[in-house]
Amino acid sequence: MPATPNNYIVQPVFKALKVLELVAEKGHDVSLTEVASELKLPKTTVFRYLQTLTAASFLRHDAQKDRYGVGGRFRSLARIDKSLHGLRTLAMPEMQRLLDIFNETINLAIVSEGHVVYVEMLEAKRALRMQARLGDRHPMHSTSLGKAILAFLPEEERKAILMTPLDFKTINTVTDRSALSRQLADIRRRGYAIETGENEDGSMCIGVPIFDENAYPVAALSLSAPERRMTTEITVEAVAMLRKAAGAVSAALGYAPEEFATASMAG
Amino acid sequence: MPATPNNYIVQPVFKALKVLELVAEKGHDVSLTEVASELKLPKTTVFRYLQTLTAASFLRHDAQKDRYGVGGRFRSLARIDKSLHGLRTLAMPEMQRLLDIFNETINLAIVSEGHVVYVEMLEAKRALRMQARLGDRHPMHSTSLGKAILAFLPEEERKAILMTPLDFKTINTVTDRSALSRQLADIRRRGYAIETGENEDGSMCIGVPIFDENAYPVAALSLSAPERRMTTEITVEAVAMLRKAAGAVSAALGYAPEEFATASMAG
DNA sequence: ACATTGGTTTCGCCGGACGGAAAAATCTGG
DNA sequence: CCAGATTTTTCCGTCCGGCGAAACCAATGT
Repeated sequence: MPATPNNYIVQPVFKALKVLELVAEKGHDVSLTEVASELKLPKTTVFRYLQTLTAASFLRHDAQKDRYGVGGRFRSLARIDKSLHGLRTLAMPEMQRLLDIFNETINLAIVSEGHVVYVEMLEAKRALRMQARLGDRHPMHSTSLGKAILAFLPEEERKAILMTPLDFKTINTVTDRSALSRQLADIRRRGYAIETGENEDGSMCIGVPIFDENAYPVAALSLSAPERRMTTEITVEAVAMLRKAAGAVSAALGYAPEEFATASMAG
Repeated sequence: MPATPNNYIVQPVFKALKVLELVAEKGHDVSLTEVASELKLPKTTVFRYLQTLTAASFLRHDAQKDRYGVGGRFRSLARIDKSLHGLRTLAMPEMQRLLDIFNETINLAIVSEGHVVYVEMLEAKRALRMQARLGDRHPMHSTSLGKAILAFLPEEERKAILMTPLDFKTINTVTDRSALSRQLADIRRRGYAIETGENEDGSMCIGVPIFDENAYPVAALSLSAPERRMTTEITVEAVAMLRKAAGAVSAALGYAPEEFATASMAG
């Protein structure tokens, strides 16, 4: 039956996914027998799958009516994926353009649990071993990416992150809270973050935030290059271009800078 | 080990879900070894899960770089769930209100593969065995729900559905294409659909469409009751209330009736 | 009270999932 | 362009845990 005669299919997994599909596709909560009969699988089996899927919160069990519906974990994963997917899709062309102009490494990162994680990265041909790899988690206070985001986080969250220990990455890393706070105020005013050798010696980084429709800094773009290549002139140019790119992405995400008192659609 | 000592967990499924979670949570595509080491599972096992998840299109395998990312099926399920979840959440209070007023069965349905499927249903206490059950699929041409949607579908899609055979449900079912077309034109003009005994003898139904932000009729609300209880007076009242309710849901979905030439955010 | 439907539990069997190891493919850097 | 390292894929014997029939239980309606 499988079009691709793949020998590495694990049946329990495959069948359980069918169950998940069915539940998600039906609009309403479904019962054990409903699933079993529709999928032509023994009740016992389906029962176990439903239990397992529920245990993993991919499904939710309505004890009241003894029905199963889509669960929180599934929704949360979907949400994560959607925002990331959208972000990447929007940012990629801008990043490509930046790469074309400067021929330096361009990074895209998001926040996750108080760290920045690199989500996309376009490397310059001539790149001399840039610091980060895709998926890496770096501290927020030692990267321009992180600082760009940190500066625009709501008071609450920023404070919370500043509470955590500020470790050294290099001798230049700013670990003094008040110094960092002052830097962040600067960044907020200017709209971009610059970091030189704080995360890695000899490397310099310019970071700018990307905002979503709630003016929340969901991500950041950065250009990173060896210090020696970054003349003042190039730096100024890069800042301008980065801000333009990030602005475009933000706009596409629905960010409206001058917005206030959002008359929302919430009942 | 499991906090909930559930004996009905099937390990392969559970572990495979962990794999899926991991892939979805990481922003970028991941490699086999990455997953294996992170989850502390043998590579062979993870390999099989990845294969299985990919076969079900929950993941996508980038043959180029030999990495795995979130797949189309997952995204499509997420999309379905999200719209349904949102729709239901918005519609439920309105439906409840309608039930309180009329004490007749209130239905919410969406389109799926040329049929209407009942997504939510509030039954009157005094209900005398209403026709449909949650999750049922009914033909579009024999229900007010279906007709309300059909009337506002884009030309293309409407034609397509009218092409399919129009079966009888009762002696009153309209199966003549041109007659149906005329009815639909009426519905379009008036903004609601009425059906009497076309889907089930002795039962009458009023249906109104719900639109999303693209002015697409994604769903419909209906009130259905025994014919004899629906006096002209009550009918008029019901139409008004239904339209109001559907209007509120549509608005919450972002439907802006007078919109044209949407100056979008697309770059 | 009985019948019917839907959910949970038991239990023994045996298939297929498992994972170590080896083979193949792919990626390094010299 | 070739050797070494790393990652992916294949193979295979073991055995465990998934399977499903059937029994059991709970709820509902006749």
